Amino acid sequence: MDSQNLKETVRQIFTEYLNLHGHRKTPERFAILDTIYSIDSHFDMETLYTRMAEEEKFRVSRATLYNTILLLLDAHLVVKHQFGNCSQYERCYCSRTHHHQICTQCGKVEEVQDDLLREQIAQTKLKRFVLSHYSLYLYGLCSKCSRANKRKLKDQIKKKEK
Amino acid sequence: MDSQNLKETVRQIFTEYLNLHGHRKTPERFAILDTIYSIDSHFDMETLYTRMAEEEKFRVSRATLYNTILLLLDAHLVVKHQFGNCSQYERCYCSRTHHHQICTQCGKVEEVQDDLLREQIAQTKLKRFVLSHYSLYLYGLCSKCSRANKRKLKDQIKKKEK
DNA sequence: GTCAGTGCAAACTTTTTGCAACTAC
DNA sequence: GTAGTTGCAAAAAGTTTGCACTGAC
Repeated sequence: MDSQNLKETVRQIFTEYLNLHGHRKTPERFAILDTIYSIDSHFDMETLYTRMAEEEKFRVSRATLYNTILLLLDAHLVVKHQFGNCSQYERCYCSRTHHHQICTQCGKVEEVQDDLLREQIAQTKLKRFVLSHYSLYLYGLCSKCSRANKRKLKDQIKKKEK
Repeated sequence: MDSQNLKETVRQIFTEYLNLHGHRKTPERFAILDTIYSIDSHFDMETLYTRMAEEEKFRVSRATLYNTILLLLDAHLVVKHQFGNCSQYERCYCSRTHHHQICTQCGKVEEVQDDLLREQIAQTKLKRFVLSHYSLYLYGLCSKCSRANKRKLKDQIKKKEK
């Protein structure tokens, strides 16, 4: 599905959601949805706020962003992540569930695709629980930090030998 | 391993960690470690703070709690979770990695053991990344909320039929 | 016309930071 | 003795809330 088509589809889904729950279809809400679906990866509130103002030329208050995100979460059009200091969000309609690989040293987050693992998690039998979605966070060291640490360790050994 | 034995072991590991990194072995640090290893499940800072003061009769400042938790995370004696509003922590030495099942409606968190899934995640091959640990959060509806929703839906249909 | 939704600012919560006092080494 | 730690309070960061105004219905 191309970007315009996807945006059109989620706009329809959101419209239906708003109708069903008796919420108003304000321009702010659709502008926020549009902006979110023009961001490919995850984002935090600050990023969304600046992006709306700068790129979309549509300024909304932070309060409205938080309100709207709540609706989008409920409508299953956005998922929330909690790595790092602040909440991260991500569009989720028509995007495959992926896993997040987080470097504990530099904080860098990368998306990981693993079809087998995805299937296995989805098929996990849970007692008295209806699974809706899940998040897998893999913590460790990225190659950059891993190399930096090895170098540091070598230098320390050298110093001791002197 | 019984509780006292476990506490003794982690105290030794922490001592070694502090020595290795040139940190001081203060009574506060060991009191915090002890308290954490007397809590079976996850906890937040507020809980730890009150518990230390009330049950352990050892008052430490919040700043010290945050500082010490950082060391314990680095020493791999504690893991951090981010479900809900505030950070949750959990002891992790000699405790099997487990998954968390979180009800999106009432916020209830339950621990899930699944050996097969645990193995599969640990064996996942990651490119240019050294895995240290991971967190799997399964979101959905607990049986209580699921039943409550069904009841609510039925009532709504009844009302419409009238 | 009405009331849900918005923007703004203030409030609140959680976490971090600066600094004086303390204490492990 | 000294430098790493602690406690306190203030600050920072992220999120929520109260209220007057606006605009979708």
